[in-house]
Amino acid sequence: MTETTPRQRARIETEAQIAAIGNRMVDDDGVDGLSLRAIARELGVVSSAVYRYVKSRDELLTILIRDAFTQIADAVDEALAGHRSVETLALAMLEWSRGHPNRWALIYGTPITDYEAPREQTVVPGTRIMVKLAEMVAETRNDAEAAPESGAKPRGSVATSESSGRQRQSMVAALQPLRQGLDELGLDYDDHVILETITIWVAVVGLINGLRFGQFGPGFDDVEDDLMSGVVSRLGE
Amino acid sequence: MTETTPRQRARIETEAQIAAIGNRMVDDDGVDGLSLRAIARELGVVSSAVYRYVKSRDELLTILIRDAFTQIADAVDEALAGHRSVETLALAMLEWSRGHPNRWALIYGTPITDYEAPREQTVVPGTRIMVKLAEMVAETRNDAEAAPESGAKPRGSVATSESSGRQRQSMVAALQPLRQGLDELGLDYDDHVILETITIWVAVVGLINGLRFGQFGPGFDDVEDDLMSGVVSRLGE
DNA sequence: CTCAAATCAAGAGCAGTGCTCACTATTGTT
DNA sequence: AACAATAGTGAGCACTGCTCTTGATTTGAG
Repeated sequence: MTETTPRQRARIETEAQIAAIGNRMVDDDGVDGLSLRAIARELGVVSSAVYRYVKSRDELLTILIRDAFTQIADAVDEALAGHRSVETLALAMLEWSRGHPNRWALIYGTPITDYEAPREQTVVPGTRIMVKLAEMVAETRNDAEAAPESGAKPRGSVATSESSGRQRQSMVAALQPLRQGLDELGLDYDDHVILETITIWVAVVGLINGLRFGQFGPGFDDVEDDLMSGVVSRLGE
Repeated sequence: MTETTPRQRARIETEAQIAAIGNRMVDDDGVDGLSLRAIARELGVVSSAVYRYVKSRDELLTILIRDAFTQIADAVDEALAGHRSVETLALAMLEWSRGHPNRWALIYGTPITDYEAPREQTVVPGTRIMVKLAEMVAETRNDAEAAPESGAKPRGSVATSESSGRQRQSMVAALQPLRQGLDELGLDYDDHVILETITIWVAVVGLINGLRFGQFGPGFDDVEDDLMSGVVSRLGE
């Protein structure tokens, strides 16, 4: 057992405190409100002291971003444990965004200027939900193939309208980067599943962004969930 | 004819210069790079002097936001004049976002902390595209009703799956705020059109955000248009 | 137990930001 | 020519991230 000296304990304690205060500051005032000097003040310490624990503001940002990705993915997982459906996933994301609007913006809004999230630290937690969605979409598709119950199921309708052949061709290339990303996680889906996944994903994230960022104007506070359900069900036809 | 004195001319000239420099700064370094002091420097004037022309940084922001909304809406209109379709609209937005990523973020990304865009100055230019989209969706629907050519057209499929009745009910309430917004612009559409419009809208904006903000990882530079076409066509089934 | 090494905190300082205020130039009007 | 409106100046306040030197404290090895 690697024993921890009191100093080490104090260190990780302080680091945790800094992250906690930082999270609270983002929650309260957005990412612009995140100030190392203010954190120092709150810790009752001079400003330069916090640089002993975080190398820079950007490093703290990375921690907060990783935290946020993990939190929302956990929340979604928990919700899906109750009822596994795309709607549940979407509503769980929406719910989390409502509780932490500024944290939502931190991960799904405009990236911070001159800050590049180190992919090796953020990719895995940042893709958990989308991967889950792809899984579920793939399952649904398998179910449909195994038991095609209604003629209304849009099987061949993918290749409707003109230019279907060319479309199919170029689609493969267009989906290549995403397929590659899934590959690296050991997943392999066909084009239809990937396109379906990305469509649902951008719609869900787009709707939440619109609501959180006030792009649709006011008056949506009481109908957010219904709107999301409406959009998701429209997508599921 | 109200004649303009040289001084007035110089004034609006300087105002235009400030806006132009501001736009360039946002284009180059994002909204965080917008600095009144830097503008003053570029104008060869002391920093406090610019406050003669803009009351505050926020006021300049409002100007830039209004500009951006107008520009992208103009670009979309121009594209639609060539070929009127949802895909054209989506691709035009995507194209504009590619040319002005930071301006895109300014209007469709995370809102600026402690800044509230004065609605009376931004609502009209900010809703032009969405209104156009609603128009087009409504037209398509009318066409489908006037000439129902294929049985594949999803007429009754709106009320599929369980809970259709309740769904329909709550949908009306959920769409109420949007309907109200359209009402104020003298437009009146039924629930189906509104839901369809918002679904397409959030998907298109969501996809562009994902691409611009790098949320899907790298490797999409050459396939953006195809991806958008794929998503839009998937939505149009 | 002592003493050097590692760690931590302090405080001053640099360069940058938005914004205000008192003051001086310049310009336009009567 | 005198007066008022406008334009520009420069100092200053409060804030930010970050660095560097100096001093205090804890740690572990001899």
